[in-house]
Formats: sequence, structure tokens, C-alpha cells
Amino acid sequence: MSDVTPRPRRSEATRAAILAAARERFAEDGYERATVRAIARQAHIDPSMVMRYFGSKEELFSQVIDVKLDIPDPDELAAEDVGTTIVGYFLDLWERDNVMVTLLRVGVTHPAGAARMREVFRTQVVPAVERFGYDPADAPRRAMLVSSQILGMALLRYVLRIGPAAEMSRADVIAWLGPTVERYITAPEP
Amino acid sequence: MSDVTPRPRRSEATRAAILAAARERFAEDGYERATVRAIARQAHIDPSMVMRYFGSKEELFSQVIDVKLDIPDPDELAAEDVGTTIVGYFLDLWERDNVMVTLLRVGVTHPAGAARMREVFRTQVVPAVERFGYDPADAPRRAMLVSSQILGMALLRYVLRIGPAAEMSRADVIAWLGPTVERYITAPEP
DNA sequence: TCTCGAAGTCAACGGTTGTTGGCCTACGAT
DNA sequence: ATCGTAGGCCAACAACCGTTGACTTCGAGA
Repeated sequence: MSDVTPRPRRSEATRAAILAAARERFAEDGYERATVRAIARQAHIDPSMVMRYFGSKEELFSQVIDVKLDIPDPDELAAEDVGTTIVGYFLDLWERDNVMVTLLRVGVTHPAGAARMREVFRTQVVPAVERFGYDPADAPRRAMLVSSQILGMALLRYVLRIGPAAEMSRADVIAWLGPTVERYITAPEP
Repeated sequence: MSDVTPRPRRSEATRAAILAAARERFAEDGYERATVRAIARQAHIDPSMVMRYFGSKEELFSQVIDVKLDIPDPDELAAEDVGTTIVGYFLDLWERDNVMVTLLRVGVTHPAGAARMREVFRTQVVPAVERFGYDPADAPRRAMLVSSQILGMALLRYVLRIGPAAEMSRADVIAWLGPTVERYITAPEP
């Protein structure tokens, strides 16, 4: 029976509630301490519902960290603003929701999280840097250098929340990191 | 075997064995997955011995991450080599043993680890940057900028072990990151 | 109105965790 | 040779974990 009119599917509401609760718990506590029971309690449902909707904790997690970076293309920005634009874009990405925090927090301790981080780097960051075309053959190394600066700042600012990192204004972060990122992308071999 | 020492104190051996095993398990698996049983198994002793010697898992961990950075003073290095010297020093620090890997891996997911990271930053990194004296009042911000670049590289290279980061030669890392760190320490406000 | 399947609840399973206390054993001092 | 004691092992505890299956509730189509 292929009925075009969708069933009431009132389950969609609770499914979304579970996902939202899982996102917050994974982001805040990491994989191990974000228990199925804690996620269920926050979503106001029974722990068994989590299994019913997502099969297992591992599968639920893999849906939580499904991330699309959507790094802007070089032709969408002025050539002299490469660094500052990239830094500003990533600040937005980290502040929009807690997916990146989750990815970093879990990626450091859980094998599946680490694998996902490597995959994101290989399939999204490296190709984005390649598109800039300053030195395509060396894109992996330049992508890694950019990632190291961005991830390091995000670690201090959004995960560890160390004073000076959390309090620094957005404009100052961009002003300091922009030239660094620009050099990593555009400078010839040092 | 002629024991000249007054007390055999044969417990010192197993105490050291427990500490060594704990260092490796915490560094590799993080706080939650480094179970007391796994540590005991690797040290070839009974899990109850861990409690006898260290009281609790939490206390054992706090002894594992007792870290002294010993950042070199500015008068020990040429003024024009500030950046490259600092980067080289930290590469050694991260490769000497796994204490820094442990601190980062646990600091991201466990509250006690995060607190220790903040403490190390405040009591060791900031004063070290202050000693350089380029802009003492702004030392916390400059220390944070340097830390972001060092920690980001260490994260990719020693924790996540992402290809291009792990394969890059020591000389290349220093050549790329050195100027960045130098600018964060010595440059006037951007 | 009756029926039926989906949505949700409840209690329990087996396994693992940190932690504890009782027991055994070996050895230095007497 | 004996004794006291510290080092080490064993078994068990309560708590918590992810996961499962049976039971109840409820709304929509006949």
C-alpha cells in the first residue's frame, strides 16, 4: 500500500526530540558519559525508545555527527581576504550548533569519532583547499596546517573554554588568525 | 642479591608498574575506557592493588597528569629564533613521553582533566610568555594564541594521527609554525 | 463500534564498572 | 624456629551500563 498521504507519523516529533537531546549530551559529556538513559531522560521518553528509533547507541551517534562543512569556494571571495574570510566562516560554523564540539570531543576518545574526523578532513577540507589551487599537489599538507590553527583555537575557545580564548572578541580572533591561515594556504614553501 | 638498603620496600616496584601502566592506558584510551582492571592487567597485579596504592581511580589519574612544562627562558635563546625554538621545544615535549597526550585526551572529556589543563595554562604558559616581556599586560592573550597553534598541531599529529600531520618532518613543522608562534609572541597588536 | 498495528511503558537481563574486606603467603626481626 | 606484618590475591558487593521482550495505550480505518 503506497499511500501518498503520509501517515500521522507522530513519531517524528519524538525522533527529533531524541536527536536533539543526544546532540546536547554527546557535545557536553563525550561518548561514554552520554548514557542512553541520560539522553532519554532529557527527551522525556523511555530509554527503550532510543533503541527502537535508532537501533543502538553507536548508530544514534553516527547520525548526530553527520556534518557538512560547506567551505566556501575561492571565487566567492576576494583573493586578498582568503584568511580572514575562512576564519570568520569557521567561527560561525562552531557557534551555529554543537556538532563540531561533539565531533572534536568524541573524536579524541572514541575510535568511531576519530574515524569520522579523518574522513571529514580527507573528503571535505583537503578538496576545499585544493580548489584554491595555489599548490594543488601539496593540498593535504596545507589543509592540515589550516586545520591545526582552526582546531586549536576551537579547542581552547569552545571545548575547554579557557578564559582568554573564550573572552576574545570575534574581530580579534579574525585579525590574529587570518594572516596565519592565509599564509598556510597561499605562501610558497618556506 | 645483597640488599644494602635498610628497607627492601619492594612495594616501590609495583607502585611504579601501576603508574607506568596507568600512563599508557589513560593516554591511549582516555579516562572512562581506561578501566582499573585494564591497568591492573597490564601491570600484572590485582585490581585491588590499585586502590591500595592510590586510594581511587581519580587519585591515580591526578598523579599521572602531574606535568612540568619547563618552558625555556627568553635569555637562553637568540631573539630572532623565538618562534622556531619554542616550536621545537614543544615537539620534544610531546614526543618524550605520553603525558601531554594523556592531558589533552582526558582534558577534553573529563572535568578533572579540563581543570588541570586550565591550571597548567594559567600557572605555566602565561608566566612563560610574560617572561618574554614584549607586551606583559597582554600575556594571557598571546599565551592563548601560541597554545592554540601548538595544541592544534599536537592534536592532529599525536592524538588523531591524521596522515599529513603525522608524516610531516620535524623540520617542516618548525619551518611552518615557527613564524606563526613568533608573530603571536612579538608582533604588536594587529 | 470494533479491530489492529503502531507508540510508549515497565521490568528485567547479562555484563562491566569502581571499590571493599577477608584470606593467604612470604620474609625480616626476634 | 617462630612470630608479626606487609604485600598480594580472591571473591564479592552495589551501582550502572546497553539492550531486550512483554505488556498497555491509543488513534485511525473498516
